Amino acid sequence: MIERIHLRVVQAVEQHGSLTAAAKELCVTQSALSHTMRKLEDNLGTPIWLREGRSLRLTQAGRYLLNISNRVLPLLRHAEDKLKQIAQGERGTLRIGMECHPCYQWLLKVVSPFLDAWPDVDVDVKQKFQFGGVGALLDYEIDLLVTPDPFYKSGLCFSPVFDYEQVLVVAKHHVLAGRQYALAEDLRDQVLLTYPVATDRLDIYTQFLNPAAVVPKHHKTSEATEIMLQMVASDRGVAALPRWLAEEYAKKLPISVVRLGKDGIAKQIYLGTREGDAGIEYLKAFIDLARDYEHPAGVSDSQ
Amino acid sequence: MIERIHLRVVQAVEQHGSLTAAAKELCVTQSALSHTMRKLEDNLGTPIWLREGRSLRLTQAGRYLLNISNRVLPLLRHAEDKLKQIAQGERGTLRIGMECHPCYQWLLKVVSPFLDAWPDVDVDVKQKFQFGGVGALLDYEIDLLVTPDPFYKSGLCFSPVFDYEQVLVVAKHHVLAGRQYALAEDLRDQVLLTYPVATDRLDIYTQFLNPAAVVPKHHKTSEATEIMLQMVASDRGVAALPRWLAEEYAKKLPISVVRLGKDGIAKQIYLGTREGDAGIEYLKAFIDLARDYEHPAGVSDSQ
DNA sequence: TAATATCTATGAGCAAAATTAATTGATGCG
DNA sequence: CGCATCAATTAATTTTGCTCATAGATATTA
Repeated sequence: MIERIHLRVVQAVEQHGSLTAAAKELCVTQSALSHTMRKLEDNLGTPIWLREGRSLRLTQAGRYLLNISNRVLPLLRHAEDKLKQIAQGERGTLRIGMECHPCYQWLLKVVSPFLDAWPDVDVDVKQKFQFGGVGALLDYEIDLLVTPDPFYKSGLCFSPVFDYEQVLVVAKHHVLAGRQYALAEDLRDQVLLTYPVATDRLDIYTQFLNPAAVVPKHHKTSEATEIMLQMVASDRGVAALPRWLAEEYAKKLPISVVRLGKDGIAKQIYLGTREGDAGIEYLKAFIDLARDYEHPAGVSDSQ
Repeated sequence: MIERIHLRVVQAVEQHGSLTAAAKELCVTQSALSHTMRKLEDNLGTPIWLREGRSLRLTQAGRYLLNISNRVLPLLRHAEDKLKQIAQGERGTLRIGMECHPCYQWLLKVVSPFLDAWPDVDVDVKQKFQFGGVGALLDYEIDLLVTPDPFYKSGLCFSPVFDYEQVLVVAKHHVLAGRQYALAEDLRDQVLLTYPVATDRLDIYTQFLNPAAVVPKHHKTSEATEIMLQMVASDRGVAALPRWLAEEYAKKLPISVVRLGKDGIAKQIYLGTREGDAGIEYLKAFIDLARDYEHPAGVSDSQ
């Protein structure tokens, strides 16, 4: 009923003083505007202007409509700009899903240069998914998944960004501290600290404890890496973390790093995307940035 | 370019889950919406939805457009409601102009029941006019003029709302206090207090001092009635005010009232409107309320 | 697995709506 | 008074938007 053209006419008449001038502005004839506005006035049941001689003066209704015009039109114009930017891949929101708790620190270091390079792209990070990270990707909840477990499925595309070794972190003077490597049996009388996720998503279980049918004395969880490592430092438990992360914290806390098993546990971090999004420039750019990123400890290829 | 229909479709599809359902909601065929939205997508250069099988899933652009829809559509719907209320005279803004300083107190007492009776009508009061009250009326700066000086002119319409007597107010023990009436000469050695307006708009000059060619000793001005009367009470000057107003204040301040001249100065207050506004219900209602209002002192017809 | 139902996209034709051109009447202005 | 300019109006024309019919795709059901 009130259409965009009506708002534009009210605004243009106010700006240029007459219907004729407004018509020129809007690239139509004066007649067209006269007809159009007449129809709106009939529809509303009130004139927008008082016709005084050959000039128009806004009525109360007209003044109100002018207010609406001034509020709505900029919104629409701005929306069009933004949508066209989105169309050209210059603007958007990159929604990143994380399935790798300790990677958060790494992510922050990649996001920072990305935001500088793509000022019109926003970044959202989510960590909870009802149907797992892959589900979130397929459901368009997220656009990029950071995960150690690539799940090859048609429509999705995973690419590795860095390798690392998962290691055991213990207190500096812990009995395992000096060892060349730890065995599953060594954890039988230990308290194990992990992030609060299902055990089948924890490598320490799937690749280390379960194969040897070992269960640690206790299993406690912590959301925050910092807290977890302070617990480790005060010898209240041991934790399994990426080597680069553990070594980072080892500078500040009295902790030691021990290989898990004779050969260690090798891991990779992958970035997953939808194949359909292959054309999105800023997504490609993010993956490139992530792949190029050198770890501060230079551990990314050290294992 | 982005038209109202596009916003409505995006919203309806989100609400009802499919184009077909949205089409039913909007009372058109599915085909119409498909065509319409396709055109917008071509225009923007980006799809609004991803077509997955037979269902639609919003793209980033689509989500953005949905946001805009949720912001803009309620604005427009509300505007239509309001405009139709304005059309039916149920809603509006009554802009009142005052050319009679002391009437302000009276006005407040009329406005109060008016606002109760017309909850959807706002009231604005203005006191300064570049081209006088009549000019403001003709220029649509105001819709109603409160004035003691009706200025009959085609297109305008004045109706009296009450009569009153303009009297001299003096301190209780002033030399004129006991007099039956004052003469112009009595003011020759007095300080005269008035509102800060031109002398040709002050009755005390036009109807009293000027005919007798008398000029008071001093002429001081004050915006506020209360202040002016406190000055009078402390015998720093005399003032000319409506009798009803003076008697109101006489209850609280040590002041006396003296007739101006043998026959007194009779005044009326008029309400002026544009003839073209004769159909506005709430305007008529205001004038009726004003005319019916009885002065607290019952002075309106006492002179 | 075949049949059915349901969804979107598409093309052609048509009706309605918007626009224009031309004109009228009114009103400032020199 | 004559000229220029403005909004409204009428009729003609163009454009748009809508519907119908149908195809293609994909879930659902037997």
